[in-house]
Amino acid sequence: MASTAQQGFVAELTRKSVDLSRWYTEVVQKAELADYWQIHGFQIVRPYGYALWENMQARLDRRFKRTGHKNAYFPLLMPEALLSKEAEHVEGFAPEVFWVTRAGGEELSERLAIRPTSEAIIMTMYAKWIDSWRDLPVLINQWNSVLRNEKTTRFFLRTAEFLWQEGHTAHRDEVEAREETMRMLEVYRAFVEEDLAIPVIAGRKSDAEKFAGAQETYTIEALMPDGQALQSGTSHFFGDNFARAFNITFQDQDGQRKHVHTTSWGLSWRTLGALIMVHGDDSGLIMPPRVAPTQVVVVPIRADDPTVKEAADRLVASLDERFRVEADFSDHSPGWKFNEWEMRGVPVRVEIGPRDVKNNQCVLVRRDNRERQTLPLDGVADAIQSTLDALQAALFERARQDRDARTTHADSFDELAGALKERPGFIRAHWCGSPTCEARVKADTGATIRCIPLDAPAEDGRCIVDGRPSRKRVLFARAY
RNA sequence: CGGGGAGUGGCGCAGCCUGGUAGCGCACCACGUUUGGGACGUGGGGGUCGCAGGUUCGAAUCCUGUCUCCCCGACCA
Repeated sequence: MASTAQQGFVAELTRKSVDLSRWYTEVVQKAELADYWQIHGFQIVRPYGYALWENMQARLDRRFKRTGHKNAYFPLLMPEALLSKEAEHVEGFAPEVFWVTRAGGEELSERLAIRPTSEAIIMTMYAKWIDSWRDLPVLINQWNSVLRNEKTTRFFLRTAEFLWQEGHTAHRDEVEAREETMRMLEVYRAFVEEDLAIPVIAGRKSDAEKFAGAQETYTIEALMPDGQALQSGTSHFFGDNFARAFNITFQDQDGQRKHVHTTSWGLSWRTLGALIMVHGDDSGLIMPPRVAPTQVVVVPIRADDPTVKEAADRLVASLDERFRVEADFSDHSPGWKFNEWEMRGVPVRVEIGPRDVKNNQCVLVRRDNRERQTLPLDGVADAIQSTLDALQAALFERARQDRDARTTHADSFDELAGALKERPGFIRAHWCGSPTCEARVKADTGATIRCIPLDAPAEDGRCIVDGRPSRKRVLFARAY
């Protein structure tokens, strides 16, 4: 019979299938990923959550190295004048900026902005660093945190301070800068799909949705299980907007003084929120093996039996080189440990008890489907590796199927509105390109154009709002 | 910013209407029995009820003010 403790757990961890929002908050807290600071909107990331972010960081950073980018670090504060240089940029960010107005007890003559993003700071330096075409391209990335005042916050998805990386590049001409914009979008797509196992749709943002100061913004959009979209990474082409505002010029081979063309691209720990929602189930998190803080947990049964303890120690030592492995010798009952580590999403559990020691075997359990195999201790590492690989692939496949099942087509405004009610998700529909039509959809349904997908086939149709001609479908959804 | 709700051990809550200085579940500590899907028994530790003021012999409880948080809406790269 279920004990009171069991009933308590089930009651506390409200089922994902019933209420994703509640489930999300509970699992983030119970799995010890994050807490909130007293000041609303500031998040504390606990060691387990931070390890996940570090693994994501390492994976993404490796991809940046392959594309020739180098990491650097720029200041947290900037004088107001800097932020104000690019008109659209400052206007777009104005409501979200935190300001420092006093220092050492005295009022500052010019207040300092805490970076909501670092374009203004980095472009100021690029103006000093760049003189010749030989100085280009400049390919720099920064891992940092930025601050934006947010009225409504949510663990990882929207916090006043958040960790991310922001890449900033400067190029000789438009063609090269455009190539860079698309290259980094593809890096994000590959990272999110291959390492995080989250399927995304890559595309261009409409003018209304693009980054403040950008000529074009590209995005990867993921779909959460509740049918809401989550922007998971953006790559911006600025043309020479920032170069003109910050006076970044170089002398080209032809002797002419020219403005550089710049890009920026960012991906935040928000994707960690996506990972939690997309992969988790009623028992808690499921971590994709490639970024899982702990890939394998060894749970000894009757660790007070010296032979079990010894066998578990040996097993952990043998796995330690190949995997991020943890052993749970805590005083809890086996059942408690099983549930605890499942909630934390550890992809593979290895049980070892008296029975196994006797037979020189162990029991391997896969997190997503709880499939268990009894295996000889020799060669268990290979079995673990193939289970991790299979799980990584299965997570992506399951997420892709779910995403596809929630993606519909709409050929009229009513169909779009109906689909948002009946089966929320991505909705592909025709749009004439006018901001008015876009605004109308947003006002009436809450859905926005998530992107104009790059891979959408040409297809003649009529705008679902005003009936004017359209040549391809765009992606609508409600968004986080 | 508009509407609604809530502040009581670490967490979740009851008590408030009908004032008499605090209780339950989980968690925590000790001992014992347990251990292959969130174990059980016994014994413990921990709060003065968001904050300020008022009424009263006496306030978690009544009154006034204030702060904070949550939900919905608005806003939001």
